Amino acid sequence: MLEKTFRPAEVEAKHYARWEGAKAFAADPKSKAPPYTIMMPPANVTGSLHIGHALTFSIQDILIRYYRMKGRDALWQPGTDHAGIATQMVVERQLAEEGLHRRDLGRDAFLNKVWDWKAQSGGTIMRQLRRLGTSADWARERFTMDDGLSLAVRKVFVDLYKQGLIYRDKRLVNWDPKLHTAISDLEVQQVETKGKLWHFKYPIEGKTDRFIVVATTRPETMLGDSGVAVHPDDDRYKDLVGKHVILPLVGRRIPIVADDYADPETGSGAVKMTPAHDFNDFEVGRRHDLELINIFDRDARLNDQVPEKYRGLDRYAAREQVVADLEAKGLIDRVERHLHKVPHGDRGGVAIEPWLTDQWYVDAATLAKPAIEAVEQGQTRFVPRQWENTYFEWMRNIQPWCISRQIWWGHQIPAWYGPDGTVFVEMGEQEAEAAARKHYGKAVALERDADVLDTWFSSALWPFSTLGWPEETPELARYYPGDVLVTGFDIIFFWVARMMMMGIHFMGEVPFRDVYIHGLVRDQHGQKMSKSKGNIVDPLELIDSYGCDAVRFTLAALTTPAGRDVKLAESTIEGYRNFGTKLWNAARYALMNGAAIDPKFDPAKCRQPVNRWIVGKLAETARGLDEAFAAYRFNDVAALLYHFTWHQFCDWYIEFTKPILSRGDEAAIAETRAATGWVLGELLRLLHPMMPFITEELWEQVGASRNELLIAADWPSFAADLTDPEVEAEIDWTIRLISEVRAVRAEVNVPAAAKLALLMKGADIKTRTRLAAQGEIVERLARLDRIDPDAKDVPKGAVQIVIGEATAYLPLADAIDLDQERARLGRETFKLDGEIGKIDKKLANQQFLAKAPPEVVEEQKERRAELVEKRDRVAVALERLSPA
RNA sequence: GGGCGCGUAGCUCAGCGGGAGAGCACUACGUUGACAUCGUAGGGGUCGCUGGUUCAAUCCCAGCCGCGCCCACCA
Repeated sequence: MLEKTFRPAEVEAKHYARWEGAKAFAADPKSKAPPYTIMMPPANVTGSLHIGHALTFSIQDILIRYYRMKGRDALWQPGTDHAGIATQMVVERQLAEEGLHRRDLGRDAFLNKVWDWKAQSGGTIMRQLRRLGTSADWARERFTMDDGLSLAVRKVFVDLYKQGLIYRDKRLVNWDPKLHTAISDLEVQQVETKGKLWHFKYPIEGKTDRFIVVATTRPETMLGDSGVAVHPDDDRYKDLVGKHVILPLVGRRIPIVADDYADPETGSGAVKMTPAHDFNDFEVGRRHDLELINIFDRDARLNDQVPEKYRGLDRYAAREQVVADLEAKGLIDRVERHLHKVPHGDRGGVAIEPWLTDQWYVDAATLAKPAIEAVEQGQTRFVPRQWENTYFEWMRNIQPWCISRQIWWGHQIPAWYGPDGTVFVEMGEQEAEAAARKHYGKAVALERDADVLDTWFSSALWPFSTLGWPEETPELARYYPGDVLVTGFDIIFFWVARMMMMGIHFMGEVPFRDVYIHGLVRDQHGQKMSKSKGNIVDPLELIDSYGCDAVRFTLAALTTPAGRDVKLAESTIEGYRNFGTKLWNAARYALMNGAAIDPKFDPAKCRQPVNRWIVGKLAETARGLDEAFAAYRFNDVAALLYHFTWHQFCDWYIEFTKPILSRGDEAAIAETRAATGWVLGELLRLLHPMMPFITEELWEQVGASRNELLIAADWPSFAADLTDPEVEAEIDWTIRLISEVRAVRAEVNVPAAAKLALLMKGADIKTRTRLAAQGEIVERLARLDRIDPDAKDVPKGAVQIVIGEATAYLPLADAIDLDQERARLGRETFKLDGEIGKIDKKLANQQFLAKAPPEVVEEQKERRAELVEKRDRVAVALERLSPA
């Protein structure tokens, strides 16, 4: 006997251990079954499970369990990402607590520390993922800095370099003055900042009283100015083009140039040019051959290129000083308050500084071309489709990808420099030495590039590096390309686009067929979750409170086809927890009534109409689920399961079969027990991907097949069409009728059963005719008035009703407010009349009759008839309730 | 500035050319032996606004209003 409620906490760990023990998550490269592959986005090794993970991994687990049950050889490839900057920061923070800096340790010792940290704390998120029920193939877990993956990284780097697709270049980069590294454009966040706009007067050379006004939000950069730009058609400044200004405070003579970049409408129409510290100025400077004057060091303090007074000042201190000095000289025209966006590093949190350095770049534009075509041609498909636009937009405007980082934790760049600076890019030191020997004709000392690669460089290889590339492993042949990649839109650029580029380039084929993009999880008000707002929801706490299944089901149910963000309210989870309880109790009821899985049971051979009906509904639900899964419509999956379980199986089937089980003949009872057991068993299969724990527990309790775990069971497929249209029509119609009858109540003071009988007797002359035509079941229903209102065994407040072989009890309200009831029926009549009127108008419209498809016209006529019938019934009921 | 998306019941959201839907919340009644984590019923919507296409528009098209996100830029 089952407990009265399901206690998730008691069984989740047990079943997870059973699954793992049975190797139920393992893919089998030797299998003959068609593969189904999902590459798990490598989790940040520093991370811990947050609600966004819960969403993305729930979806992936639902998919992988579904396809596994469908008979596919399912591989869910898990792993973690070394998360270069993030991890290094974590370990550096620890060192700082001991009063140390990484430089105190030196590179090797520091890296050892990081590896120690990883060994100790790096597995947190993978452990937490198990609480979610994720059925990844843990034996295949990979880490982006594994030997194998590191080899793949080196090979990709070397190959791309030799193909001319990786190169070294001196350009402006986004420099993080706190982390002391370059970062890519994507790692820069624009932060809205209240600032000021200073208008400076730059004196024109040789014209004592003439100034040109330039505006800036960053006064300190003027120390690095090497020109002023005006628009070529700007009449105000035409005469000044080619002249020079004398840069205040510095005294440098810098040219005034004409360039389209200067917008006459903005500010004064003249712009100061700081080519070494502004991306736009850099381009203008390049066109006009302006001097590049680097005025910052790596901390964004002023260096020796500025007058002595300012040297060593922090950029913000320098700003104040420059403003004060210009003010003193009367060179400030005016100052405005100004709201603008300041670029910040997404990890360091300080304003980034455009800085001129040597870095490694990937020629992304070249790699992007085939990656664009692959999506255009549908080799990879985004779901929902609209994300393809985002992808195209970015890919078509892609900039060189800066891949070098000035940190220690990561894949060190396989480049070695000779004494004269010649670079040798090779797989290893020996190869580099050999290449150098060849180049110089003798052995020379080489120095390895100190930089490491952007973390996303190794992530980009994930779909094939995890499968053993560059070796030609059986896994690589079998599981590449993956079937679907599931991720949030926030990393389309960071990750999806780059996997596409690398996958196509190195494997000659897209890395995945579908990219399923889901939304972000927000709080119930639609606010982004954040520490500062204090609205973070911890998925593990939710699992503790409501059970894993409820959390998973909720997240899936909220995942709509439009890919909207998921607004998560705890009450919703509670509702789906209740759903689990409902299922639990249905199973409990079934067991109490002798339902069991009978291997000899053939659903196609049921004789009882209700049994035939539920079997058909189950098959219909299963078909719907297959469609929903194929389209990634998780909300539909959830709704279909919820509706079938609660509103068909529990509300009607169980109620209809109660009389059979208590009073039917032996054959009917046996069939009903078997049918109930069978439906329950199939239902558990259908629910399993969404709710793995409760279903596995019930599967065990129902004793279905003692040797088989539900996770390894087959997904139901119904060869024969189990839906009997006649039975379906009859029972569906009966349900509708009962619902209506329930709604149309009769007088007070009449015993409950009699009310229904009287109502049926009086109200449905037309209905009765129709009933007669509906066959046995409804015919019996039509004989309701023969049921003895005082029949024994009829529970209080209920009426007995006969459907097929079954007798059911229909609860009816005892006390009814007569006035209220009349008012309700009156409104109902009015509404029905209105609808009928609408259809009449339509049917009188010649153009409608001429142009609408005949079946639509027919439909409208039928609907009219139904409405009229209903209206008549309501009218009779109303009449009966009216005072004589 | 460019792009994407969203405005449907009090809330969260499906639907997307011919009957306005679900869950939650709300109200009333009930509680029978699977289930109070329950049951039955009910109230509640000019489907953002304005035009157009159509025999027919919540659905398609255009414009407007409001909201969100992404990219670029704001000297």
